[in-house]
Amino acid sequence: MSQDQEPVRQRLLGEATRLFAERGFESTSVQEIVSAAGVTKGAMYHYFDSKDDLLHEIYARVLRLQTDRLNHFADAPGPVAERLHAAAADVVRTTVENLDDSKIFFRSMHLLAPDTRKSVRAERRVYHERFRDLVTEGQREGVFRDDIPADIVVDFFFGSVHHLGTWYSPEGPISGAGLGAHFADLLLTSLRPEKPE
Amino acid sequence: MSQDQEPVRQRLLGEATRLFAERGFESTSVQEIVSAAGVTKGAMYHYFDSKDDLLHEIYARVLRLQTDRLNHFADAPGPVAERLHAAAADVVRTTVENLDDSKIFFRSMHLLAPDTRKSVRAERRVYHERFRDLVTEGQREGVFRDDIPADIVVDFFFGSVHHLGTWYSPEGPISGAGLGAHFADLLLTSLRPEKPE
DNA sequence: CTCAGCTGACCGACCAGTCGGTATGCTTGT
DNA sequence: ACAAGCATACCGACTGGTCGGTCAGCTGAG
Repeated sequence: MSQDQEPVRQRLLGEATRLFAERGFESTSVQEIVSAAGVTKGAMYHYFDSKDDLLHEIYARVLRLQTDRLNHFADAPGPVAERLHAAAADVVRTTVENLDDSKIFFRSMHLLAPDTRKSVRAERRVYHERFRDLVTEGQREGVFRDDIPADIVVDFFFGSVHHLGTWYSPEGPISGAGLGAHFADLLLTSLRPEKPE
Repeated sequence: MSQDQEPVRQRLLGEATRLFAERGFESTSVQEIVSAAGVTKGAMYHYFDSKDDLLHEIYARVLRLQTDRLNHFADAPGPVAERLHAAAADVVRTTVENLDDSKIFFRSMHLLAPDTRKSVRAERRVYHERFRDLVTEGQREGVFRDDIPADIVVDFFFGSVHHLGTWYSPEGPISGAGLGAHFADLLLTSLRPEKPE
C-alpha cells in the first residue's frame, strides 16, 4: 500500500511546498498538509521535528540545488562574461521551474526560528559571494564596469530573480528559458563599461 | 491626555506597521498592536473593520505615496532618459525610507482577502504601466534598446526595488540616495541600444 | 519478539472578533 | 441657561474556534 507510492516523507514535503506557496506558511495548518498527503499528524511528527522543521527542509533543498548549479556554471571554462551570462540565465530558469519554492522562500523567511534563519542566511551568503566573485573577476579584467560595487550589482540582479514568484506565470507568453535570456542580457549590458567619448 | 499625542488612529497604523515588519502579519496579535499603541481592542475595532482592514490601509498609504511621486517625475519636462532616471532613483530612495512598508507589502500580500488583494493588485498595475510607458516612450524615440519587451524591463527593475526590504539596512555603508543613483544607472545602462559594429 | 512506521483522540495555548457598558461633548428645543 | 437626546470614542471581559504538538497504542515485516 505504500511501496507503489512516493515515500511518505517526500509526499509530505511536496504537499507542504504546494500549500505553503498557495496560501502561506501560517495559513496552512498541519492538518491540511497531512490530509493532502494522505497520512495523519503522527506520521508528520515522526519524520519532522516541527512545522518549522518542515519549512527548513524545503529551504535546504532549494539551496542545495541552486548552489550545485551555480558551481557548475562558474567552474566551466571560457571567458567570465559567458560564464556569468550562463549562470544568470540558468538561475532564472531554475527559479521559474521551482516557483513554489521561491514564493515560500521570501515570504516566510522571517517566520523561521532565529537560529534556523541564521543558518539559512549563511548558506545564501555563500551563494551570493560565489556569484559576486564572477562580477569582481570581470571587473578586474576590465570587461565589466567597476564604478558600481559588485555586491550592489548582485543584489540588484537577485532582487529581480527572487521577485519572480510574485508575478511570473508559467501560463504567460514567455518561457523560463526566454526570460532567463532576457534577464541575463540586461545584467550583462548593465555591466558594459562606459565607452570613452 | 490625548490631544498632545498623535491621534489614536495614526498611532495604531504606525505601531501595526512596525510590528508587522518586525514579526510578520500573522505572528502579530491584535492585542500586541493595541498594547503598543496604548489603547485596547475596542479602539482598534472602532477605527478599523478587521485586522485585514488594518493591513489594507497600510497598503493604500504606500501606494498613494508612490503613485504621486511617480506622476511628478514622469510629468516633468526634459528628455525621457532623464525622467526615467529620476523616477527610478526616487522610488529606490522612497522605498528605503519606508522600508517597513515594503517588507510588509511583499510578505503579506497573499494573506489579504481575495477581493482586497485584487484591488491592491489593480492599483499596482496602474503604477507599473505608468512606469512602463516611460520605457516604451524611449524605445519609440530610439534612445533605449527595443529587443527586450518593456514589461520585462520594468519587472526586472521593480524586482530589485521590491526586494530591498530583505537585505538593505539603513545602518549599512550606502545611503538610500546613493543606492538609488546606482540602481538608476544600472537600469539606464541596461537600456542602452547596441552600438553598430 | 521487536521495532519502525503510523494512527487518531486529546490537550493547553492562543487569538480574532463581539458586546454591553462608560465618559465626554455637541446640538437643539424651551 | 439648562436639560434632554444623541453621536463619538473607547474599554475589557468574554466566546467560539483553531492550531501545533503529544502520546498511548496498533500493525505488519523480518
